[in-house]
Amino acid sequence: MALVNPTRETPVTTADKVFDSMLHAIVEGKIAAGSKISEPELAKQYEISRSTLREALNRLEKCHLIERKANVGSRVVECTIESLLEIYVVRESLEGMACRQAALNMTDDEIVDMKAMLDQHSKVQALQDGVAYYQEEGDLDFHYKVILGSHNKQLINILCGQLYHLVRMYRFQFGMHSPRAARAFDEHYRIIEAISDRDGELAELLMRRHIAASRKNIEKKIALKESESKHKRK
Amino acid sequence: MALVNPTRETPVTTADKVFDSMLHAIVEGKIAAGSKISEPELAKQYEISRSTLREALNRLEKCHLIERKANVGSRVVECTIESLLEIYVVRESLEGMACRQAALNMTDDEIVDMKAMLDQHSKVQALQDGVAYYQEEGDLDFHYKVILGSHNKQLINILCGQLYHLVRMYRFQFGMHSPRAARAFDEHYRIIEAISDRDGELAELLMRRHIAASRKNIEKKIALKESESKHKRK
DNA sequence: AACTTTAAAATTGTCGACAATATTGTAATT
DNA sequence: AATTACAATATTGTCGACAATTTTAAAGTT
Repeated sequence: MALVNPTRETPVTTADKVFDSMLHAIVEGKIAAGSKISEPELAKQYEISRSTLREALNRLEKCHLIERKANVGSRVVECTIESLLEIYVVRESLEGMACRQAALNMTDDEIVDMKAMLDQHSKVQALQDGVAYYQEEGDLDFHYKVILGSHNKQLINILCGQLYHLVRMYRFQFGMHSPRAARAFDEHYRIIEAISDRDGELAELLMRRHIAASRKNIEKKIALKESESKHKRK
Repeated sequence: MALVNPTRETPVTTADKVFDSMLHAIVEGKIAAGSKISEPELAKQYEISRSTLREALNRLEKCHLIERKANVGSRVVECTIESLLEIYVVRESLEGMACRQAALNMTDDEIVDMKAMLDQHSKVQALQDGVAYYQEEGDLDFHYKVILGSHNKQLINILCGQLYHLVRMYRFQFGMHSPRAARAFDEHYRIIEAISDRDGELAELLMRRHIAASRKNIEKKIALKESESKHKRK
């Protein structure tokens, strides 16, 4: 049961609930990427006032899921390849550091917990090989646990509170079910080992490579798609 | 003439202006760190409605300068040593990567511009040695230029749009006029050299060391202050 | 005197209406 | 026919008022 956002508490205010709802809708593309957001329209749709909607929009903006221009309005961000690669650069940097900090700061209990999670992932993977969805969720679980393990509030906030919503959005929109499940699993294992050894330097290095590999995998896919579409055009 | 925020355009709406005003007030401690923010009071003070104030508060929250709890209200963030060190960890990671990207992506013009800036800093430093203020502003200028040089919107946004407001706040509140002006200047020079050589790996390494040195310098100061206060208590 | 319970006050969340700005569509001009 | 000027429309920004919640104060109980 993968958590969507391990940092946020349960929503109390109606703006909270609308935010949650819109977050899902945007991530899953039900509100299309790049589309304009009409405040009157959405307010009617959710049966709330514009004030409350705007409050929700402000939180979506904090996650970089929408962009706002003064006196013009809000748009859902576009999912461009350039932006995706930019996000991966940031992830490589920040999660690398988070992993180093996790090696220094994680409690023994947290490490035990993370190992248990990996064991379960291996079982799921053995049972339902090829079912990418679970692997994807498992991948997020793993990364969340490492980030939280850094015990660095700034890191946690930027990664879990902001960047990972975008990551999930891209996964949905581009339908990126990683074909490198087995390899990713192995990489996760080694990272946990480094953390368990309290080897911060190695942990950071491995995490950076792990994410860089993922990025290169995407770049390859993009290149493939591009050559395909060129073929068609002929 | 140091820019406070090189990413934001001129404020158009009144909420923009109030945001700018409060940003300065919080950074400079005129609105005390850790203090509660009363919406009715501040709205009266700025002669605006609560809606407009709340819009401004939302932007301050985006910069992590205030924190909000549902049905309770907003507080200015506290300036704790732990949090400061956390920020430095994030900076080390992100600015290191920004520097690597700058080495790859900066235009030749941008590099020329950055070298010119450094030359000017050296003159200012030679003329008014010991005047820390200019050095501090120059330091920010340098870091901003590198970050912008990464040409990575995500990096720029997180660093210039969020983290650097906090950095400036800490500098004000703790009165951290770095006594390592000369050394910092030399480090800046070498970083620019690496960028100029398009050596991303070295550029990242040097920037990380530069920030780590700054962090260690702070840690040393803290330790000093602590031992002093212990002395007093005796 | 310390601790609950309850009522009053204050604060935040939400609403609908109006003002300021941007967008769209139409008519006039070249 | 294309372009500009202007009016009409729609959208966002701002306001003040009310509802929901929390905080404070007071009264009562042990």
